[in-house]
Amino acid sequence: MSTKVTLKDVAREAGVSLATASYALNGKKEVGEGTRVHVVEVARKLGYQANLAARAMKTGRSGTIGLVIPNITNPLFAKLAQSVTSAAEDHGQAVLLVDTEGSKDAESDALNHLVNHGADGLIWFPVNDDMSIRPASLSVPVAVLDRTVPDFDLVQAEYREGGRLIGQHLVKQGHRRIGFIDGPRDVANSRERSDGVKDEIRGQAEIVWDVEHPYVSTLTDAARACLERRDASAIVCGNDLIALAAMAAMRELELVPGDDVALVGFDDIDLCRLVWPTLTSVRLPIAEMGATAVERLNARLKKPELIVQRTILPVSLQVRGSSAKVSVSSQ
Amino acid sequence: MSTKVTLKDVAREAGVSLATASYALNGKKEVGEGTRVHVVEVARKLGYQANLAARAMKTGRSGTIGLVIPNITNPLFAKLAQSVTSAAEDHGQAVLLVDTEGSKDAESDALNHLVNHGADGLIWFPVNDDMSIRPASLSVPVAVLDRTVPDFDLVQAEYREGGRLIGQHLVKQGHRRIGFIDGPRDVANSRERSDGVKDEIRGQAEIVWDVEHPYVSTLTDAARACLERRDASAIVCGNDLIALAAMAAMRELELVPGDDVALVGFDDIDLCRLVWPTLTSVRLPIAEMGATAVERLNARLKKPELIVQRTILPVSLQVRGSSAKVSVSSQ
DNA sequence: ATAGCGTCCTGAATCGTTTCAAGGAAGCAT
DNA sequence: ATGCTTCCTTGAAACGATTCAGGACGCTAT
Repeated sequence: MSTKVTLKDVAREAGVSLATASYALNGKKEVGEGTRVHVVEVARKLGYQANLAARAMKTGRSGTIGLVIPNITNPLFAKLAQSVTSAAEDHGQAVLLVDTEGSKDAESDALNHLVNHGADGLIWFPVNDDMSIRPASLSVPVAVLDRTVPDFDLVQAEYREGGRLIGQHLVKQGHRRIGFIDGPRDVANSRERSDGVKDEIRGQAEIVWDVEHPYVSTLTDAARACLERRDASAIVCGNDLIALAAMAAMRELELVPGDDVALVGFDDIDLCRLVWPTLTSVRLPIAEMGATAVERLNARLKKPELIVQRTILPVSLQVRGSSAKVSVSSQ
Repeated sequence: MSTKVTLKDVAREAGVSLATASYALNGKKEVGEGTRVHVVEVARKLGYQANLAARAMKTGRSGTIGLVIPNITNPLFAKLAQSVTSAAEDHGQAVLLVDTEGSKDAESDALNHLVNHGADGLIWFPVNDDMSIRPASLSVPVAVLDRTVPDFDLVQAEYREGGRLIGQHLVKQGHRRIGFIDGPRDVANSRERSDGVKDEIRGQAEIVWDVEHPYVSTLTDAARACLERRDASAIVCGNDLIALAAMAAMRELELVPGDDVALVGFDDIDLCRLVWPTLTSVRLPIAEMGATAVERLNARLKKPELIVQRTILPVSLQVRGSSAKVSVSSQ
């Protein structure tokens, strides 16, 4: 394989024309069964590998899709990337990964860059709701995860419902004073999570404080200050990473999560089962979301005129140690 | 941008030939300064984007590198992926990600597939030491992380030294009975980690048990059984994921990690600072490893005849709560 | 025999770049 | 004026595939 063998070599060796060789290898048109197997055999013997670049140029398809996510370091996105790459592989596609590291500029660059780099389609988990970059000009299909963008297929989860499940659970456990460490307010799904909880507890429990927090695992001072008030019997966090950070901070304050204060997260990353106490969370069907996005994209690649679809997948509450004890601080 | 503008359009619009347009945009050759700015201006106005597929076909370079890792879900690899994508971006390259999910077959497929897909080079973190797949036939440069593969550039960390640091630390803390939950023995760096510790404690502490464990975060029964013996004052784990799993298991056995038994991990993933007690670990310069691999690859891309290099990066011990108390069970 | 029809194959154009070899227009010294 | 550089520009040939529009051939039906 030191010197690359081209289709021309195969054709010559097989004693057929370039066209026939191409047809034979792609199983197109009616090429005689005999010649077909012969060409295929020769190709195999010569170790022929089609040059994807040439094919891409002619067909306009590169067999590559782009995946744009805010932060591969977040286990949720890591799992998403895993499911996307694995689903793409089933379609014979490769995945171009871009981690925008939370930057909106990087995101808009990435989208364009990927298209330019030949991606046939994009799977995009936007950083936030700021859609001023409006990639309307993108000439390829895009499946958006999580946030509604006009004209693009959407795959998301029932965030609000997840919030409701949390609210229900906490009320049932007897909690009456609840603190919120919400995710970023400029992210729709983050608002929905929080609103879901608040909807559900309305009139049954009090919101003792409510602070905004980025989706990272080092607690901000504002959030830490809230913890120090020690006036909530349960704390609802915007996602698991925040919950984990809160747990760590509570330990420093000599509060025992799960005993002194209940704590719930969101996303249900694997870590929830590894920490102590184990963390109650809302399971997001993240693997299905990734797989669905790939399917959607490929469906549209095949039939571009398909109408835009929104797929909303179900969530479920995973009750664990961090919120299992009935609160005694109330009633 | 609905209809794509090609170089020909730019040339026509600018009133120059195709060749001149190409030279002007690529800053090659001496093309008149006046024409250059004019062409560039026209290109910008028309929104011209070079067609990468065509360029790739002509130049044999796609501006894409492949990254092959065993499991993107492991925070260590997530961070690696992040540093690789970010370094690649600095070189104007995009990254094709393949997660082999621990499968050796998937790995060998991936390597070939990526080359075939036009990757200019590969960054490869092998699943284990089984090099029977010997991708010698790969026609592109490869930078291997972590494991020695003949003919390929290597980037790794001082695993053995990391092990020694752990051994030193534990002995100094007064531990005399140490248990080992090693990583897979078919992985060289895993053996080195463990051997480093054992070298260091020889004659100063006893190895009370030693069990092999995969790099995952659910503890095997064999490892759990060792924990139940309760005869070690310190436990050395093959990586942080294993250590976290051990922590969880200890909780179930009502052992308090850090108090009853010291615990140390390896890799120093961010989680080490989030759990309670915080986990002592050996910091791997994973981001540097990723960046170095990208540099190495690009250096070789530029000068293919470069001799094969091995870069070994330093590690450091991060002492935290899980091993901070002096052991009382000894002396 | 001839026309008509399949079946199987092929020549040649094409995709959008890069790059070589050569052309033309100055400028300068003779 | 002529010849010689130098500088800039250009036509055209690749790169390696796909695919259209026939061509050759062997049949059957008339």
